[in-house]
Amino acid sequence: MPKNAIAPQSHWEAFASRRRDPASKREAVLQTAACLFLEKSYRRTSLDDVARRLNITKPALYHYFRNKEDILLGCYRWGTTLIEEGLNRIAADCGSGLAKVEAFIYSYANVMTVNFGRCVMRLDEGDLSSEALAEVRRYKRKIDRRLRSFIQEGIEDGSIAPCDPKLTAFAIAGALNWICMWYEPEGPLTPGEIAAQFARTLTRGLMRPARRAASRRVLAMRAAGGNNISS
Amino acid sequence: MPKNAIAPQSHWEAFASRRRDPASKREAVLQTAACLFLEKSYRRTSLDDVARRLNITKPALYHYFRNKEDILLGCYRWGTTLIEEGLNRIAADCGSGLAKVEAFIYSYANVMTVNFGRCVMRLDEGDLSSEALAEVRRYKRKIDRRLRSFIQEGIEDGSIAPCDPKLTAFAIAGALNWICMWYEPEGPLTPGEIAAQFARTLTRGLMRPARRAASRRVLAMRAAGGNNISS
Amino acid sequence: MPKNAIAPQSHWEAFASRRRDPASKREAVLQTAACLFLEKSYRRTSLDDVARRLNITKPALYHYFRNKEDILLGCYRWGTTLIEEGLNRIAADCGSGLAKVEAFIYSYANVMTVNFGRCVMRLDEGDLSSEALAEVRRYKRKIDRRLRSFIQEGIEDGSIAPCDPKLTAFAIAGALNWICMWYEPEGPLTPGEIAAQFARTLTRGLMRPARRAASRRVLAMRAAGGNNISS
Amino acid sequence: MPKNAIAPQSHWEAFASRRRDPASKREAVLQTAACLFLEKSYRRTSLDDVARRLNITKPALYHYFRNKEDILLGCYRWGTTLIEEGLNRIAADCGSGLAKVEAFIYSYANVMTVNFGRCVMRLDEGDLSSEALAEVRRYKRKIDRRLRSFIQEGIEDGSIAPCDPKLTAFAIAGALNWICMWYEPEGPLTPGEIAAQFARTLTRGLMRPARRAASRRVLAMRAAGGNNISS
DNA sequence: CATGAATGAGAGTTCATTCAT
DNA sequence: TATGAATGAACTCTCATTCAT
Repeated sequence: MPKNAIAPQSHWEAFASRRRDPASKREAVLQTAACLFLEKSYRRTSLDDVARRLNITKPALYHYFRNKEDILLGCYRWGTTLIEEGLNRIAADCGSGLAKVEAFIYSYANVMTVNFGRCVMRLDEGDLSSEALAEVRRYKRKIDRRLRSFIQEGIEDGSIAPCDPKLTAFAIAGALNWICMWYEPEGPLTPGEIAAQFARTLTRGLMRPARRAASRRVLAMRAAGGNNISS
Repeated sequence: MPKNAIAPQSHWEAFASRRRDPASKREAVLQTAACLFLEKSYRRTSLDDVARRLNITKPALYHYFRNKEDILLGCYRWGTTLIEEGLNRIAADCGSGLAKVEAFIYSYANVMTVNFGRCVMRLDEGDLSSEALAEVRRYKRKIDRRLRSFIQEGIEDGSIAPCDPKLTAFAIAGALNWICMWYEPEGPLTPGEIAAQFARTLTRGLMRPARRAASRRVLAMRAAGGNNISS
Repeated sequence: MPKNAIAPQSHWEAFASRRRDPASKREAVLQTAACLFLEKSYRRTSLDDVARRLNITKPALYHYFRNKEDILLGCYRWGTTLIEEGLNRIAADCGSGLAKVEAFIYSYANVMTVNFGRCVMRLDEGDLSSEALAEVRRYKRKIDRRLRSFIQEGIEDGSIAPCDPKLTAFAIAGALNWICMWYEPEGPLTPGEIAAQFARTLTRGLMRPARRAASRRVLAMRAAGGNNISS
Repeated sequence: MPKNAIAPQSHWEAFASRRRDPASKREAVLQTAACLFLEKSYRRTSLDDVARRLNITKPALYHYFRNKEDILLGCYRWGTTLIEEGLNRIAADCGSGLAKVEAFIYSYANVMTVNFGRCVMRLDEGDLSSEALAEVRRYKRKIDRRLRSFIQEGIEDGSIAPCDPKLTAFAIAGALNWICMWYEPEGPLTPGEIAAQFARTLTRGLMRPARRAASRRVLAMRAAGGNNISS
């Protein structure tokens, strides 16, 4: 998994030499495209923009991607992979339902500060072809179902106060997804701070009064261990 | 997080007769445009699309709006006005900080289910010219500041547990803004239900343990009074 | 049915005024396009070429046709209509099988000297979409079946010597179709001469020895009557 | 007049081993290109298509041919050579004018079922540069003149009924050339059958009444001898 | 020799905007 | 007032051809 180039750093070095790992060139294209898509939106980003920033010509892009949408889809896939990796770690981390929700929030919030992660939730799905759209929707639904199941689990094991899992999941996911709208790499808040604060704030509303103390431990653990999502 | 069908209501009746006040025609254009912008995004919506749905010709639109962006800006302004009306009601409704936050959530959630309200948070700001963008940003910042001030007020009057007002506001606003992404007019959840549930869920995380009972009263009050925002 | 502009005469007068019969503009586009398609082939003819010759700009073409292929299809349809009109006249002209074949040759040869008719047999079918291709193929098969049925009829009524209708039809159709490859409007041979000669030459090989005299009458009749196919 | 499937034989074996005479590689390229040109037309066939089918890379083609047109010209030349070989055999075969015409038809029809032969008459001359075009035209005119001279000879020696040699040649050549449009290698008709039938049908219209019997002998001779043109 | 990479030129198409009626 | 027609600019994508290794 790649570095998360959040700032519009240039990736054109990957194209400096002809003989160079094609995979790294593909990645350079995706990183650059993700930046531009977030800056100006997919539609306003022309392939010339992408090529110019990489110091190559437009048709060269067609060596690595079938068409513009293929680049977009590449960004989506990279982002959903990041999210999924987080989810898999959490599934293994067998704690209470509340602990899982908290871990989910922490992990997901982190991804929402990585360019590829931001693409998943911020770019307009309408720019995807129907097949690609189906694929992306499948991913998103999966994530949603996981969160709901964590909440359900928490209600059942008593770590979470009774509530409507669907709407609660919407609220949590909304708060998290919106991070990709306001987060700025150069801003004062680090991804870690955001993740930690969101984990605390959003879980507070879920706990049963008696269990509040328990969550503190989870947070402490998280802050100590290097649960860094941006591999 | 599914695609949301915008109410396919037709506004072309406003153009059926020649003698009709221009204001209602302007509104008809905006309503139709808002629908289309939400369905297909601003960029993918051509003026031909708008004109066709209104049963008029494209240049006719230029009688009511200077250009395409002017239509977009009209949608934004209508939406921000809706939000602001809610805010003004709340400012007058002098309760505790927590009560104001709760009222804010209720009001705002409702607006996020109205097309014009959804436009404000869902459409891509990048499609606005720099001046229009500045105007919209001013509005959004104002809303954000209000929410933060309500939270601050709650912390000071003791109705809200100590927290970082900025990040807390981000979390609440995010959960609310995201409504406009998943809400479907034809779906099972009514705006009122969503608003009430979100008000309850999101405020639970804010309260000081001892004060929980207080919030119940606010919700009851709200359910009784017809604080209906939808234009 | 239009004049058959064989020479590359200019049709731009149709676009001289904005307010002008759209149908005539459509026709002007088709006439011009047919000329260019025959001159340079469909692929080498750019829409700019067509527009330039009509003294309009490229996007203006999109007012009258959905896309480039639509223009091509328009040419095909016009041509097949010309052919079909001839066929219908012959069906009504109830003579012997041989007489029908002869009339077919005469009529068809004439069409092969008209631009739209030439398009049908000379342009590359591979440039059509699969649907359009199916439509054109349907037409061509129909023509082929008609010719074979005329031959069969002639064999049965004794006016044509026994032969394989399929291969004979191929030979006749081939000789006729090839006209569109070598015919030049400015050349020494007039469409009428070509048609008459081909009718005579190609039917000679079909007749039963005893019946030769009969065909002379048909030819005489044809030469006298104004069975002119070009509009 | 259906689409005709070109024998999908693969010629890439010629490139399987490095040690292979360049001539056979050149031929492999031409065979493959001819197939593709007939399938999809010259313009729609990219050099990538050719290279892919030969299991080599695109620039490798430039070792054997100067450019794309050079490949096209190679196909034309191969085809015209095939035709010419037939003509030379006939010139030596000193029979009556009618016999020569018949032999011409038989030989030419056969060539029209071979890919290279089909290329000559089916591909778009407009894709040739002016020099190459001149060369190809020279060949074609030569063929046409030969046919006309055979007819003239026949008229003079009394084996052919008086007619206009030019138009008669056009009719015969057209019927033959069109074979390359409808012939299918996998179809029910073999090249030999087609050639024989066309020779019979087309000469019937030329003969003087008294001489019909003579032609039978020519055909019988042809059927016996292996005058097979297909390389 | 052979190849992956890169390019320049050009095509079709869309669309906001403006003219002319 | 309102409209059909027209345009210019922009964008995606293709492909023959040539480098550089």
